Amino acid sequence: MSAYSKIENKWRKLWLKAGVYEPDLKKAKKPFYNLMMFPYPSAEGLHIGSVRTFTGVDIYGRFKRMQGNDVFEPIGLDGFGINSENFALKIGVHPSRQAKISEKNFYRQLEMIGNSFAWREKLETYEPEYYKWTQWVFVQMFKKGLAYRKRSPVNWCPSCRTVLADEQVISGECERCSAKIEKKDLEQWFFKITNYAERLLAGLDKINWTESVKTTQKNWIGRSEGYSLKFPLIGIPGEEDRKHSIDIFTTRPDTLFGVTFIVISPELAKRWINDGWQVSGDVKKYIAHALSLRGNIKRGEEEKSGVFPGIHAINPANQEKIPVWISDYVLDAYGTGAVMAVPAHDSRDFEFAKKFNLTIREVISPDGRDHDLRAAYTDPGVLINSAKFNGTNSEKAKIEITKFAGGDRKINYRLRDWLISRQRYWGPPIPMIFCDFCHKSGKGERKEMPGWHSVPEKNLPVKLPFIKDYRPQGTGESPLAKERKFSKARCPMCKNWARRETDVSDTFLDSTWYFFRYLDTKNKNKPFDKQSAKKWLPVNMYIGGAEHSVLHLLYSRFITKAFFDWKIINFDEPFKKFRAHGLIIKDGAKMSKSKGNIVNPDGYFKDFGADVMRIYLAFMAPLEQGGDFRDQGISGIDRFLVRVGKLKAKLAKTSKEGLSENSEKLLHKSIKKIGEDIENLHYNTAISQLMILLSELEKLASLPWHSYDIFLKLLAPFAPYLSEELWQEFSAKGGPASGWKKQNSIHLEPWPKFDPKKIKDERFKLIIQVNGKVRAVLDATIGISEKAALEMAMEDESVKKYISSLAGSPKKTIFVPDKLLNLVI
RNA sequence: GGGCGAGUGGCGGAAUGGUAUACGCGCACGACUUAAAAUCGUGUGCCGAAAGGCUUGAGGGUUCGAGUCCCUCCUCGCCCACCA
Repeated sequence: MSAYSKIENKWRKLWLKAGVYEPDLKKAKKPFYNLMMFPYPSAEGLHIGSVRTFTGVDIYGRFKRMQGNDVFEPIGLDGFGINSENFALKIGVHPSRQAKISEKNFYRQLEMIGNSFAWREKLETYEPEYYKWTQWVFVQMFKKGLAYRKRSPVNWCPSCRTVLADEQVISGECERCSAKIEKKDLEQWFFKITNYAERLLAGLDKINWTESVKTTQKNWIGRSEGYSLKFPLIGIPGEEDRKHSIDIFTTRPDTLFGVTFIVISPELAKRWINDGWQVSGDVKKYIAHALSLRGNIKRGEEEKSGVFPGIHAINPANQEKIPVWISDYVLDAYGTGAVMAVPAHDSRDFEFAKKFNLTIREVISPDGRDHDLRAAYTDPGVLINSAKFNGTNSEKAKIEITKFAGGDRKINYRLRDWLISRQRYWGPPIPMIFCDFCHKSGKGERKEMPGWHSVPEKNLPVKLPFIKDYRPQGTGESPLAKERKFSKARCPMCKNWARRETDVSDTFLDSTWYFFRYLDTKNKNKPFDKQSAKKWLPVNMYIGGAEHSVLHLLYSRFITKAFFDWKIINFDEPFKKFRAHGLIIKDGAKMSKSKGNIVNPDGYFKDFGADVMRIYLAFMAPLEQGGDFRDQGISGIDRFLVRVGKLKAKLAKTSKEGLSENSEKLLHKSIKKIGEDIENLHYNTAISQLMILLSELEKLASLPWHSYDIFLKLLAPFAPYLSEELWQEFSAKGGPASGWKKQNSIHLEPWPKFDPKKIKDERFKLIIQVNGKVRAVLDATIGISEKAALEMAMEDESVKKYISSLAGSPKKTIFVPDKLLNLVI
């Protein structure tokens, strides 16, 4: 037990009872939404890294509150999802039960760390009153044509036995369990995030976010300006009537005369076959083999493979007949699933051509001459072997050749639609019903999807039933599919018996909109109140992990833009300011249960108290910087707070005493620096300044009241408990704790202001350099002239010595007012 | 392979182009103590007895002056990766 546990318990209760941290969501005058990414309640509880982030966010929020803002700092749990379910499976406790256990532990820890949370507005994504509205979001997406079903090759995790979004596949592996991802052909629900590609990109310019996160999003959206070209096809048996040509996307139409073959993806080939294209057994074998390997490739290591099915295309530039190959190095999901191959100027095509002995024709040359190419030449140059374009600059040739070949400009995105379905148990059931009768008669809520109906709003939520065997099936269906009672439903349109969708939605749908719900957690009629959203959103400050750059942060921006389009909000970016916190590692590795290096904060908080730990974690490094966790310096912070506690013994007898000019100057400089440092999330230097100020105040024989008052307020965001305790003792407003009111809290006091006049120096240290090296530091008056400074310098013994040793007189002097004088000899 | 970021004492780290190493840890010595802990004080980049010299991953450049700006390279971290 730390010496502070008694006062911590006392204030925690008093704050909660008085609602010190509960802004009036309807009437607040200066709303400030201070948000941190809500945690998913893992079984291990919070680890020291998340505690550092949470207390770091809170220091900022407390500072903003003292600056007179109505700060809203909500908290909740992102408890639905595969991760929580996997843990439940492992220990054999039902996820709904485990959720309650984790919830208790998390809230205990979150109370312990001393954050100014608005507890009344807490939420959990697995509670029906929350996921009712997650389902509502899905229904709206369907109604507005942004949710659709499609059969396509999707990422399948064989270990989690579910499909995953592209964003959840890391280098061909499952983000959660690192199993190799397979491709499965399944019909699934998708959200049309690609409709928003351009706006998601453009919106980045108007928000204040960590630059690296913006770059990551930009790269993920992957806008590429290029050209689309048509290659006439010849020789597809049975397909002459329909497949006259093939479209390709390229950024290098300048190399068109160097196209010596075409390559299509195995997926595209398969679609052609499904449409009636006749191919040999070998070709079919290759396609099947390539598709089974998809997602299971070791990047960059494997040799190129492919097969020639015997068909040809015509190069539109020179009318040459070129072969069409099938190879797995062509991605189906990017561009058109087909590429024009220019082996001379693309390293992948080069490799392929070498392997299968295909023609390599150089058409771009750095010097206008022909070369014996050992590798692809990918830089710009001058065109050769390109008929009338010979001698043209390759950049200039792009648009000219495109015109010549009858192509067009085309913009392509890497971003793909968001796969929402999960064949798992622990999530919100997708609120859709499929009716065979409507399907047969071509009826449905949306013309293009006959048979599909959304669950009427009055019937939401579609409650997740309690089922004993919630294990994932591996059949491409959720375990809910086995529950007849659940899957049977009446068609909302024709009232006949119909089938309920049994997949659940991706966890990331739960977290796309939680910051809206915080504003109105008790609302039974709407997902959130429009007026509150207008008042509080967009979020003023959002802090979280950079690992969500292309997941949560991108999805939330997408949903917000959709809400904007549906006119339920009046802004289209959810987070005005976002800062990514640094990652705290342990012994050089990310903290994880499998590595056994998770640092549990409980013991530290118990031994040292919340204030000491908050300051220790904030003092380690700037919030945006990570690092290896060590507990080396905690004793230093402990000492610091003990010294703070002793300060009151020095308090002056009356309030009349003041500080000396120098101490007053340091006090005001500290107010300025600490405020600026907190604003920049540089808590480490703010704390360092508090330490410097404390040392100064300790030296005084008698401590003036106003300086003590200011010191406690500057300390308050960092050490909320101790500062409150000391301030109540000190403040005349205080009175006994039993009659304590919200208004008495130091945390609602105004942040101290500095007087710019008081921080002005009259004297400064004039640095004298000789040839750029410091040779003297002289005490001088602010505003000293260059001439006077030079005179002072020339009288200085050590300066004289250096000048005479260099046997010269200053040729030139550089004078930086109130800073330095450099004598150049 | 591509993108982003970072390399400063024994350690965490500090420095609007202007005294590099603030603040804290650790360490050493001293005071207090019978003793220890705690506390307080002093010192603490490296070489050197000193004078002085050297020092921000390596090398070059710009500048009167570079940890900071530019170029090349090395190392580490994170993200992405056959994206045409």
